[in-house]
Amino acid sequence: MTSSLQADPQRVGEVLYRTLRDRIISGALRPGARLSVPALAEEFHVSRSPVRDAVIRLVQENLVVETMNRGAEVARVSRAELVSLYEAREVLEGAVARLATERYDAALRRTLLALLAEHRAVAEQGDFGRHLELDAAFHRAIRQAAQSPVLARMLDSVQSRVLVAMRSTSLTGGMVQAVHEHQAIFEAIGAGDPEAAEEIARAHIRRLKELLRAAD
Amino acid sequence: MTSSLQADPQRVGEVLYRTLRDRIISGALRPGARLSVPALAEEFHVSRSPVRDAVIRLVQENLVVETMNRGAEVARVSRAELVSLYEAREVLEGAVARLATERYDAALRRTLLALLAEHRAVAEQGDFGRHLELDAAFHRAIRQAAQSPVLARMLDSVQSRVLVAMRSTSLTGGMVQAVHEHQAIFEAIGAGDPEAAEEIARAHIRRLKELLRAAD
DNA sequence: TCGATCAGATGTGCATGCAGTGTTGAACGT
DNA sequence: ACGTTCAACACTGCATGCACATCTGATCGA
Repeated sequence: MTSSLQADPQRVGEVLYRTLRDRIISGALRPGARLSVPALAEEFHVSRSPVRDAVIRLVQENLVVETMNRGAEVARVSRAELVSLYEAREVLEGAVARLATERYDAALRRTLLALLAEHRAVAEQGDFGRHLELDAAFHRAIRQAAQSPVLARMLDSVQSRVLVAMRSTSLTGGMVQAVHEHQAIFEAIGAGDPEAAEEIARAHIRRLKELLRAAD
Repeated sequence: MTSSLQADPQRVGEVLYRTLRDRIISGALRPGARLSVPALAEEFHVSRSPVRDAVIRLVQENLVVETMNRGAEVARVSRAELVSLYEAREVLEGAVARLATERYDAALRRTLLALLAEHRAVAEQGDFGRHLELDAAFHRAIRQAAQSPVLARMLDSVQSRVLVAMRSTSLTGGMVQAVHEHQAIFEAIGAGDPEAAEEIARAHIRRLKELLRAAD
């Protein structure tokens, strides 16, 4: 789920960054929640310096916004921005699907088949939480196979903000259809057709974007 | 040239961030150059805190890499990563061209026509420096017209690292061809054909990517 | 001559001090 | 009851202190 390169979990600031990031993505810190540096420093029993570092990184990542002399709060992702995020996601997922096709191998085939099998069962069963996980896992497998750190990082950034926004949006339906579309993406990748893989992946995200546009 | 949202030029850390970023992009700070926090603090007559803030932001932006207890240095952008950046840029420029088509208006038309006219003259004249500026201005105009902060920010991030990498790459040719391709993009946008605009813009970047792949 | 050793210098990473600013709520007058 | 005033509080943003890690270059031994 995380990622964000630069390991070094030894540094306190790095650990705090990951922790706060997880709290935001998981919804423990909701949009609008204030991030008080002294309060967080006390909570984690560290000084304000590494906390400040972590907050700065979150701001740079657009997960947090700060105002002059007023501190930081978890970013509110508007409906308009969510659509904008999906416009980016559409082309990025298309790109990684295309690249994954060019790098397709047996390992990727096994991974995707396993994910699809479980996802199909889960979707028919109606387990929405697990559906979200498997959906994310499917796309993550493809973007890892694409072996493009640049695209992967961008998708990570998009996805993190999407998750924040999704928490204040319903959009429950379409589990079975999602599996069907994933299956189509897999088949295009397996068939070695990059153009088809890209277009089908894009259409998949485009459909979700239109659902968001329609939803209220 | 800059951008990167979050105005507030009042904060010292913000000013330093912009300054260092400009130095990296302009080539004043070359890849591998060490960023000593105490040294920079002395140079700018500020304390180490805002310098540290600026460096952290640059690291988060991948313009700078830091190693545990070893400090930060300007990132070296490899040839492989440059190609990867162009794979991202290809789909992102395609996306903004498509969006710009949907938001096309007289103002954009005037802007693009003016840029193309000057660019054509400059290309025939062989002024490479001005060519680079006009090339960037053309793409910037389109991505502003797209009105997608998400895509704009991603393209900014890509472009900044491309500029760093380009400094150690020749890739001089193709000014006239670039103008032709820009002209084609403009015509597709003006014709209100989003699909064509996207594909032509993508092909434009794809060609540059292939040039990079070929170059050595 | 050349490699190993080690002390001094430099710098990172976390802790902390502090002035200035924004916020809040209680006291006050109307 | 209700708006205004203002003082105490909380926090930001910059400055600075310091322990420890890393680097450098001079000294030493073989």
